[in-house]
Amino acid sequence: MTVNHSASNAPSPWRSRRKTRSDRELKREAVIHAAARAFNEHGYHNTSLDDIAAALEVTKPTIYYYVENKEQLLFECFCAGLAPVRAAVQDARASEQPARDRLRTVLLRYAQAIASEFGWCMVRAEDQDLSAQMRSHVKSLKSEIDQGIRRLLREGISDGSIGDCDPKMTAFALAGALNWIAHWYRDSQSQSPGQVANAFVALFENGLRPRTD
Amino acid sequence: MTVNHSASNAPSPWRSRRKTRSDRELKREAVIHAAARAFNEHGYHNTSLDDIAAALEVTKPTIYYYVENKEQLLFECFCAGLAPVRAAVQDARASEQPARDRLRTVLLRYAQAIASEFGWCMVRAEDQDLSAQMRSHVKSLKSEIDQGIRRLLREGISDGSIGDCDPKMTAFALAGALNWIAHWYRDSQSQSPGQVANAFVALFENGLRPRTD
DNA sequence: AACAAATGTTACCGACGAGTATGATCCCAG
DNA sequence: CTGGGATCATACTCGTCGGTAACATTTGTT
Repeated sequence: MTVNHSASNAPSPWRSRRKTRSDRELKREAVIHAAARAFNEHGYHNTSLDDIAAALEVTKPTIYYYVENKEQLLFECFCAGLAPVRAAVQDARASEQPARDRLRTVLLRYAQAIASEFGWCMVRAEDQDLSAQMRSHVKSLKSEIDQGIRRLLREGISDGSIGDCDPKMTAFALAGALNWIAHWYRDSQSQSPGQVANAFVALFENGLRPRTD
Repeated sequence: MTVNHSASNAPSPWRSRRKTRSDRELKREAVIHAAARAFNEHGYHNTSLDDIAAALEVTKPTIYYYVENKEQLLFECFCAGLAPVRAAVQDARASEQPARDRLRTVLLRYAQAIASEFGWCMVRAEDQDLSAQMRSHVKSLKSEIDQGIRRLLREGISDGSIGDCDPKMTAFALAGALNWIAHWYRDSQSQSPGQVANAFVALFENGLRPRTD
């Protein structure tokens, strides 16, 4: 499958030929970003490195100049998408609010990340497509997020801001609903990521059964 | 990637050589099932037809005797997994219970289907891996489920069994959480699909915020 | 017995795509 | 002006995999 992305936005830094000190780093990030867009649109296996190169108006060996191989490309996209979520989980621990409020902001930032261009890669960096060490790395990062959410749930049950529930299953449900956003959300949509996240959080907090309060 | 599934359970009907009338249909289903298992384990693109054939102790052309191509194999797995969900949605319309109860049974059966061996295929039959006509077919089936859930939500809001919410977003959240089960559930798990589904339904119905009733 | 349909196998093709060897070009230091 | 490092293109290798052609074998039928 050969795709022409050259008409897309976000022009590649290759056309401007001036030499900055961080030039290489900028280009490397551009490669990651282009890969994320391509993966997002056609899937990992349906995207060839030639496609990514073409999107950057460059040839394949150039990609290999900035990145070791295709697998690492996926891994970098994964990390780029996950970083803000990790930050959100970290921030939630250094806050004095009730746990339910902290959880809410985590979920909001989570949803924002999923709706980004790296969202697809975060959600779909399948175990089967990664080597053993990268797989374990990805797993540990995902587990970190999961454990963070579970902790917030437990703390919420303790401080009374969250009703009794199974933290493990609940964390799975929350993360699943949010992850799935990557499957249907396109930024051409009417709803902004924030609106989507708010609707989700409202559902999770209130539940379907009508409330009297 | 070459995999040996021959040690797995569910022996193939090829070893017993007696001729039934529905023999061909049985074998065809065995092919579908073997494909589902393989896709579930290694992913669609990481599964070769030789792998599936080996799992059935058969050679590749035999697969083509029962199925047109790899794409159709994925499609059949998708349909096999989705059928019970469609049935659940249909049944929900011919019931007199309050909508929230009907929705609950739909979600339970949905979760059961996702936890089945076809769950992966249902959830991960990516648009990008299918031809145009199969893609539209899959989309219409998925949309049927989605619309069914939205309808139940609207009916629930009407009959008062469900609180006010955005049916579209809520349906996405519910389906997303359930679909995601396919990513982490393995039947070696301690929890049965029913238990998982019950935990999810409890969360969705009650919400995180503590209830007084 | 003999033919025909059903069922599988062996052996192959062709395409695609990841990754690389080699060399061209450009920029900067000395 | 001159070597050397940085950057990128041309042109290739090579394995994998979907799909197929041709042939073998079994089975039911006349």
